[in-house]
Amino acid sequence: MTSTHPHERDDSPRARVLAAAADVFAKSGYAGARVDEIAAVAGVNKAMVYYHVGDKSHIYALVVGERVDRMLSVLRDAIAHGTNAEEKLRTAIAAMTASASANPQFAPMMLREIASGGAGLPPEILGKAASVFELFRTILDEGRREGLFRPVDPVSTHMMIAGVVMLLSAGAPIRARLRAAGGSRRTPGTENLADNVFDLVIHGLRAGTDPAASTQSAKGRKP
Amino acid sequence: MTSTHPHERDDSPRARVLAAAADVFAKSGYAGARVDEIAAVAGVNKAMVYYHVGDKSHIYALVVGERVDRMLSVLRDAIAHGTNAEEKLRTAIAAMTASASANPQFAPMMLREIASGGAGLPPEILGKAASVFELFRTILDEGRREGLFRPVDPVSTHMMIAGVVMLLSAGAPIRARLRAAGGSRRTPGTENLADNVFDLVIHGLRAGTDPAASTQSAKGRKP
DNA sequence: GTCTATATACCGATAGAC
DNA sequence: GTCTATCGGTATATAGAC
Repeated sequence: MTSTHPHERDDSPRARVLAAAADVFAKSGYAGARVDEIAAVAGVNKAMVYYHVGDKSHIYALVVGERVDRMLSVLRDAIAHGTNAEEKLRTAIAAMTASASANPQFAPMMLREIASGGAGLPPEILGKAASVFELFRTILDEGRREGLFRPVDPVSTHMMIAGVVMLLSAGAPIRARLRAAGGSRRTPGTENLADNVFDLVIHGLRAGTDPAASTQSAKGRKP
Repeated sequence: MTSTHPHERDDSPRARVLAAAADVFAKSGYAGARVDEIAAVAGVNKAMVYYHVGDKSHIYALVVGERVDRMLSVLRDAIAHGTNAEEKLRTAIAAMTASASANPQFAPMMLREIASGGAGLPPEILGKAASVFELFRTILDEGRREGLFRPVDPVSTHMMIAGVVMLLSAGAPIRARLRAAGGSRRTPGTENLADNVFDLVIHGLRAGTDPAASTQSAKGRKP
């Protein structure tokens, strides 16, 4: 809140602490995170952590809230640029994947929060998570009205999309370990990740079981 | 290892500690779990925890390993009863859903492990997680050979299935909190959960058998 | 604003009586 | 096998000098 100019990169102690805290919380969770480590990663004295930001739980609420806000605005933005439900879903999945990739702390933190049942999370942040679900439900309803989508369970659908995005993002290191241990099978080709996910999801949603593919797969697969 | 008869219900101190530990680790994670709480939930003295089972990390490895084994055997069992790939996938998803529902500790523990990158997890257990992935890849390959499934990215597909199963299981309490806070929207109908998931997944996988559909539905752009 | 030193509390693990 | 009491280590948070 004490920023001089919004357009210049913020490397104030406060910002450095928050950035470091996001890394440490993502890696170790709230209970596993050490304030000493946050201070060390931020390159500031531990007392400065308390002076510039606050105690551990306060830092955590700030960091988590910021990431949820970021994902929410990215999602709203993506949905605004879409002519129909399918297009909105495509841009939404692409935006989620890009945002999760650009903010590797998001998925681990969310997965841990889900595992904890959201205990110790401010109700305000819970509400934002709920509005993410509402966004998806709106797209599904719209696609159904447009005749593009089959009627599906919105909860399962949302969990499927959120699940694959977060597991692909957060699961990258564990897959790397498995590849290293298992003798390096092959590269899972996570480059066009959003396309793969959208391809699966849209085929699951489309009304009337489409023959030809959606965006990229199914090259000339014709009898 | 000191069981008298395998068919009688085990309520030995050791078994009670392991059951309690699963609950506490699922709720709070490894770092957040307290040995005192495990002892209290198990109804035994804290010293008995160490005497009958071992220290915290040993308990954790036992509990996690047991749940992974359970899921793996349930999956193998389900796949054995299936005539083709689609049938195997259907029974596999049903078995995963049922197992996750019967063992509510599984999903939270796995989500946390993924968030941690599997750090502090015995390589043996990592290998079992890898063989779960291999099971799914085998089904997908088989379905492709049978002409039932489209060619899809096995990693994304597996993450999608595992994601929706675990998020629906672990996310139950957080959804309940959101319902309570949001004025109780509606019941998400999680009764026939496995059917909903399989319905979405199989529509995403099925090879295009029906050439009649709304053609221009996909991307609004054209060369 | 920044650092050192420390208060305070908690937690994992064990010693030792019974 | 079971319990009490406690040791040793570590974590959060702050007081106080500069």
